[in-house]
Amino acid sequence: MPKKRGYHHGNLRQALVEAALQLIEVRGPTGFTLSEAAKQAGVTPAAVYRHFEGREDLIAEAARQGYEIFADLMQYAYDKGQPSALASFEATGRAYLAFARKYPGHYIAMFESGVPVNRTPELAKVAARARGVMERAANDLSQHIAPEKRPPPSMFSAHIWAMSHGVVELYARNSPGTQSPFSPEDLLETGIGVYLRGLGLIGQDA
Amino acid sequence: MPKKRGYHHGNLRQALVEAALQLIEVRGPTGFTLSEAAKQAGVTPAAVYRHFEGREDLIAEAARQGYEIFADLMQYAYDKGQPSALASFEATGRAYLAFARKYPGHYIAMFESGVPVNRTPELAKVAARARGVMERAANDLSQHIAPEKRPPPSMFSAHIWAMSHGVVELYARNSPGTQSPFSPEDLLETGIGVYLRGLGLIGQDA
DNA sequence: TGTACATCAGTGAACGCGCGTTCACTGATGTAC
DNA sequence: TGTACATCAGTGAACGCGCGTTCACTGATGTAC
Repeated sequence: MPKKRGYHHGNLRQALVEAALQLIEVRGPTGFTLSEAAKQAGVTPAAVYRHFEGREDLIAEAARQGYEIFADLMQYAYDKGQPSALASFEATGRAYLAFARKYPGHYIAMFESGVPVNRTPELAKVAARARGVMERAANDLSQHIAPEKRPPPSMFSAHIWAMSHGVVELYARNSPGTQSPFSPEDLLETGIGVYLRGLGLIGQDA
Repeated sequence: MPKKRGYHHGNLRQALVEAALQLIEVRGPTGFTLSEAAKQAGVTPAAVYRHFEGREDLIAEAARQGYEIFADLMQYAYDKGQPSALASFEATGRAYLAFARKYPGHYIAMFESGVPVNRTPELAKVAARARGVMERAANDLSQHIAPEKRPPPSMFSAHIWAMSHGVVELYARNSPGTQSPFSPEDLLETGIGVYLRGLGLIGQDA
C-alpha cells in the first residue's frame, strides 16, 4: 500500500503502471494517455518522467509485467499437468484464455497496444520465456506421435497459440456483434480437443 | 478515375475512403486521422463533412467496404470448392488469410479499429453475410460426420475463424519478434488439416 | 443558344481541447558529523 | 540528539502541435426558360 500522503509518493512507478493498465482496460489501447495515467495516480504529468522515458516506455513496462505473469501462469499450468504431456499441453492452452480473462489490461498492452515485442531486451526475453513453456509442452507431447508423422513442435504450439488468440480476440472481448452461442472457454476447449484428435493423441470419445 | 482538376473533386467520398485505408495500412488504426486523410485526398478537412458524419463514420465505411469484399471472396472460394464440401470449407479458410494479405487496410479497419460491427445496420448485415458463407461451408461439411458425434457447424466454423484470425494477428503482421519459421499460409494450411483430421473428415495421409 | 438562378461541394479561418514533453523550481527525505 | 547539507521526487507553468469540428463564405455546376 503506497502512502499517498506527502510530497513524495513512495511507489509512483508501480502506481503509474497500474493506472495505465486500468485505463487501457477501460478505454482500449488508444484511449490511454500519459496525462490521464498521471492524474489517476494523483500526480502531475511531468512526474512520470522521473520513472519512465515517456508514454511508450510506460506501456512497454505494463506489457513486460503482463508477460511475466503470463509466463508464470503458463509454467504453473504446465507443471500442474505433469507428468502427463497431454494434460500439460491442454492446461497451457487453457491458461492462455484464463490469463486474457483475468488480466485484460495486461493482455491488451501485450497484444493490442502496438508495442513491438522486441522493443527492449527484457521484454523480448520474458515473451520468449512464455513461448518457451508452450513449446516445451508441445515438444513433450510430440514424443507420443509416431516420428514419421510428427509435425515440428513449434508448429503445433503455434497452432494452439493462434487459436487461443483468435478466440480471445473474436469471442472473449465484449465486441458486440460477433456474438456466438458458445462461451470462449467451450470454444477453445472443443477446438483444442478436435485438434489433438487430429494429431492422434486422444481418442474419439474424448 | 476522379477528375482532380477544378473546384469540385468529382468522387471525393470514395477518394477519402481510399486515403483512409492507405493511412490505416501504413500507420495502423491509431495513426489515421481525418485531417490527414483529407489532405491526402487533396482537400480541406472540412470537406469531409459533406460526405461523412465524422471520423468514426469514415472508418466505418472503410470497414463496410472491407466486409463486402471479404464476403464476396469467401463466397467465391466456397463456390469454387463446390461440389466438394471439404474443398469448399478449406477454400474459405484460405480465403480468410488471402483477404488479410491482400487488403490489409480493410482488414485492420474491420478487426482492429475498434469499430463495433453493429455500429450501423449495413455493417452488421454484410458482416453477417461473410459469417454466413463460412457457416454454410461448415454445415455442408458436417453432413459428412456421423450425426451422433457431429459438433454444431457454427462451432467449428468459429474454430476456423479463430485460428485464421489468430494466425493473421500473430504471424502475418510484420509484428517483429513473434517470428516463426513457418509462413502464415503453411501454418494455417497445416492447422486446418490437423483440425479436419480431428473431425474424421480427412485421412491420415492428407 | 444564352442568360438567370438555385443548388451543390468545396474553402479557409477559427475554435477549444488535450496531448506529450521541457524546464527551472521547491518541498521532503536521508545522511554525516 | 540536533543541525547542515546533498539528493531525490515531486510541482506548475509553459510550449508547440495536430486534432476534430463549426461556420459563413464562394466558386462551380446544372437547370429552366
